[in-house]
Amino acid sequence: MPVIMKPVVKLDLNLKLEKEFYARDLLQVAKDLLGKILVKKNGKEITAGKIVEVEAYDGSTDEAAHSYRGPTPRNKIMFEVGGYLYVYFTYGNHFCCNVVTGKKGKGTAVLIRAVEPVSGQDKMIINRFGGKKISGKDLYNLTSGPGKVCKAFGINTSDSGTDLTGNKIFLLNGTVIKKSSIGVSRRIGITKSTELPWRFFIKDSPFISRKAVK
DNA sequence: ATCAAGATTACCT
DNA sequence: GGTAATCTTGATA
Repeated sequence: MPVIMKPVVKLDLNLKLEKEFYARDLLQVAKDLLGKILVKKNGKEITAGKIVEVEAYDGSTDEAAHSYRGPTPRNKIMFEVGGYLYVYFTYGNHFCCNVVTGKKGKGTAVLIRAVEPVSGQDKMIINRFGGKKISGKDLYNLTSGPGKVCKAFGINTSDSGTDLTGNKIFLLNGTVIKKSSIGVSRRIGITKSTELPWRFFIKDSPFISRKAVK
């Protein structure tokens, strides 16, 4: 039985975001991603979550970006036109997924740091905790970090390069987030270019990875 | 061929 | 609040 009391939302697949959305400026896309619905389809199975926290990375000026030193086998998809998924593996355990943005050659992408589960919560619990019963407060621990999101959705490096206008992993138009409810801070977990205020999150969401950043 | 660092998480006090 | 775990990637030789 689902532990989560949230009603399963009926997803309208006609609201899929198109290429033009992604091909715009990095910071614009980053803020606009808040409230959008990340969807992964696996046959009949669907996992979906509302994006509540993101970070922007820009290889041209930002030393923390994987693209800062130019294309490599791992990051080359970041240099494509916006609308692809970039997934990398880190710390020996975790995958992180990013939305590539901008024009071809830019090397810009947005890290999806946290989502609010919308559909397929049971599958997320299986992926994250082996299907063990979870308590109510663990709901907020299901997808509240970039590694957690990938684990819950079953996203790994084999998904890197996925075309987000396709039918496997994509985004749907969701809630429009008022400018006044968007929080801004420095980015988490980096040691270079730490001064850039490029983390964006929905202020009152209990599903973000952290409240405050040092 | 070798090595250090890492866009994190879970678990401990 | 602090830190060990874990292994791929990219840089250097």
